[in-house]
Amino acid sequence: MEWDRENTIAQFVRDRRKKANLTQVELSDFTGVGLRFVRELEQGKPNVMTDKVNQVLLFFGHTLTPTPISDETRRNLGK
Amino acid sequence: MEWDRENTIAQFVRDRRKKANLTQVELSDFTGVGLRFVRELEQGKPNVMTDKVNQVLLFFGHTLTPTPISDETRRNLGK
DNA sequence: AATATTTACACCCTTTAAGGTATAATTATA
DNA sequence: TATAATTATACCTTAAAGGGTGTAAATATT
Repeated sequence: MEWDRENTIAQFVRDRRKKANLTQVELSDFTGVGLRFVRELEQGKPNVMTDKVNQVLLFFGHTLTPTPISDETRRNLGK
Repeated sequence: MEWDRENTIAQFVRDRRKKANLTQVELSDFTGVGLRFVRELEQGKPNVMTDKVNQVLLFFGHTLTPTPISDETRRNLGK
């Protein structure tokens, strides 16, 4: 599978991190995941482990949950 | 980390599979993920790979997306 | 434009997820 | 309650994710 910077999770993390005015290094420190992982996540690595993702999302008050595809599509359409 | 049968994803998959009247074996066949994985997923294995999870969720018209914790909590409160 | 900061890429190593299969336990059905 | 079907547990193997670090590219700052 290919990397997709525009995938929902990648976008979400990049966006939130920017809004929080953090560098990847800082996010790595705060969340406890490796710097490499933060980068791979933000660049849309297709296959990542849920607990690592959640470790990051939790920092932003979120978690991974099953969402209807229509919703996700809608979210992406909203750019 | 511990296994948690009550976690959102595990509950979701068990629930949907039951409603669709499928066995784990059938879900495994239809989605293409291993039978072992279906079981681990339904029993709340804490650390799974997103693309495998999505392979299953897609079958039910869903995907993993970052969701506000409040939402997820609310969902769980609703039992 | 020059310098500093941030992000991206490449290497190797260790850990572990996922799959297959075989067996045991649980649940449903006759 | 037997018997069949479904689900759970245990073993091993293979593939790849995640981490550390060093370097290059890109972005921001002065």
